[in-house]
Amino acid sequence: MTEQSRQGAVDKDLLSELHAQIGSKLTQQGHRYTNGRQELVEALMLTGQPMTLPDIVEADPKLAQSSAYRNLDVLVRCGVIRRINAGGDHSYFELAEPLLGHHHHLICMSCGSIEDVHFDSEIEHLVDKSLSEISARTGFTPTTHSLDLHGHCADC
Amino acid sequence: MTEQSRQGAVDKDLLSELHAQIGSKLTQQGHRYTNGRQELVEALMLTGQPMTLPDIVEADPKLAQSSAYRNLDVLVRCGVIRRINAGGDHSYFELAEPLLGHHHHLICMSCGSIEDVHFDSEIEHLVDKSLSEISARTGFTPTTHSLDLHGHCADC
DNA sequence: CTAGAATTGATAATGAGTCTCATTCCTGCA
DNA sequence: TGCAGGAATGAGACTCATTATCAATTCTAG
Repeated sequence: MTEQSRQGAVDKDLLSELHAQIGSKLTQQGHRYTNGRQELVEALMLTGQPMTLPDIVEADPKLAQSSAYRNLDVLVRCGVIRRINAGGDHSYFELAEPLLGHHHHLICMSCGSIEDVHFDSEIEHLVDKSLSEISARTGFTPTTHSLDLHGHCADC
Repeated sequence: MTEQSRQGAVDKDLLSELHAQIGSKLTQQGHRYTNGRQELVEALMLTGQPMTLPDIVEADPKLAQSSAYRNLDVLVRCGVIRRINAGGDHSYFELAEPLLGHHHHLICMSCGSIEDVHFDSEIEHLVDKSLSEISARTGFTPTTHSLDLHGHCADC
């Protein structure tokens, strides 16, 4: 996890396809896909793991902190980025599920790191079914669910 | 949810049994189960739903904010209380699972409220099985998992 | 080219949660 | 019962992640 060179499995084509997708999403909602926003998104795409704001600014030091926070917020509200509250000092950010696929998190209680994991579809299906029942029973309308594991990562 | 009179399903016997249980847990770890701590726990037991610090202080105004935060922290570290990061301004607190049973949360994205729900054991079992596989595969050692629904509550 | 709106970035402000410290309260022991 | 030493308390100061402000800059439609 200290390995800086770790990158998500994104080749150049997928990357620019994502940019295009995000760009039109922003435009639709009356926002511009500016340089700063692209760089923000690109940092997240290249890292391929949830990042805190300090992580992001360190990865791309030309990003101003205040703008980064503001743009993160815009992107979250546009459904491009998802904010994860892991309990540490900082929030984590990652590409939203429409872009990254549905997945879950391994949250290390020692070092605070977060890693993505995918569950097999059988489980997801059962969970969904169960969640539908809950919704019907309680009148709650679910938008999404989060199933995260809290424990200790392999390094800790 | 604005209903102040809502109370968890705890009768007086269960309540003092819980107090005894918690008291010995604290004593074991070299802490005292003082008045302030008992009142803190009692507020959570009576409400029966996750509460923020302002909720708690409002429910029992003789609790000092700084002491409440400090004691909440002690109780969390002793495994009596669990902290929930729902994404709003405040953390939520509730009795820990050994006392309240394993359950999940309905988190309303409009009003920020949190409600407890129990899933059927079939799902829990499958989830556990799946989580074991994940652990084996990734080297992550899970302590617990959180499966929460994000959406809109019946009132919103 | 230009007006109006969106964006930027430096900086100030906000506020949840934590820390400090003098005082008070317990608990074990003589 | 009295006492010493540690634990707990509460008021207030403080930290620091995040947000708000605002003047300057950049886009974009016309």
